[in-house]
Amino acid sequence: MSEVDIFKALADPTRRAVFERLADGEKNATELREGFALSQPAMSQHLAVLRSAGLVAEQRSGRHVHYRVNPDGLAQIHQWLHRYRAFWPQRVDELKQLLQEMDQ
Amino acid sequence: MSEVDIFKALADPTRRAVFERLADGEKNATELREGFALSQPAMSQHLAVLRSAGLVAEQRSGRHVHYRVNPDGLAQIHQWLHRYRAFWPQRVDELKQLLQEMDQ
DNA sequence: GACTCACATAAGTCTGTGCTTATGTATTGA
DNA sequence: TCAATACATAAGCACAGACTTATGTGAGTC
Repeated sequence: MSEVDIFKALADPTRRAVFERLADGEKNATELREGFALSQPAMSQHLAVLRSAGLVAEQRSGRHVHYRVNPDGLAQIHQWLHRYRAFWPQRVDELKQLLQEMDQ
Repeated sequence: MSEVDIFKALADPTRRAVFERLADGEKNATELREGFALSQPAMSQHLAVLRSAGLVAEQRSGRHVHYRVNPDGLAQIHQWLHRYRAFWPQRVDELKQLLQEMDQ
């Protein structure tokens, strides 16, 4: 779950799409395949990459494995981005608005 | 300068290191090579990737080309991250502190 | 216990990419 | 104008990674 792994995991468009689908709600590997023209092993491999990058978490339930977004991964990216905060002052207003939304 | 390009550009550790050096201040391609065991063409290719991803900007000055961080790229990542803001409420306090810092 | 289902893992293929050396192209200075 | 400097581009190589089919594994079902 290093910085390397995270950006590499997100570099693949398919994995980003999978992650996006998980953001809509928890799903198992079979449900995730719906809409993707992808073999079962391919999806399994993508999920393994996302998991080892700390972007998704899994939870076994019988013979199903439920996957969900792991906030730790996003926090890692946020932390990386934070190092370069000096370069996006124009985003301050948007952040303020975001925080207001979250307070409500 | 799409989402794809940005994450792919940052997936390479060498390119992230180059970007980090540029965050310290504007540098030309030769200055950037210092400390890297990398050929001149390799650096040139990395810079081309970072540039086409919108992460760095260039400015020709005579026979030198000065590179600097392009905030647009960081803003792209920030925007992507913003889509998943629901998953990192625990970061709110840090953000608030950040904004206070930036106000001063 | 045999079968099916939901996954993971193995092994092989093919494409992408990061590196190299070699060469091209402006720009500067003698 | 000729050489040197600062970089980009070309071409080729080697490895990484995204995919496939085949197989393994563990949990439910009959």
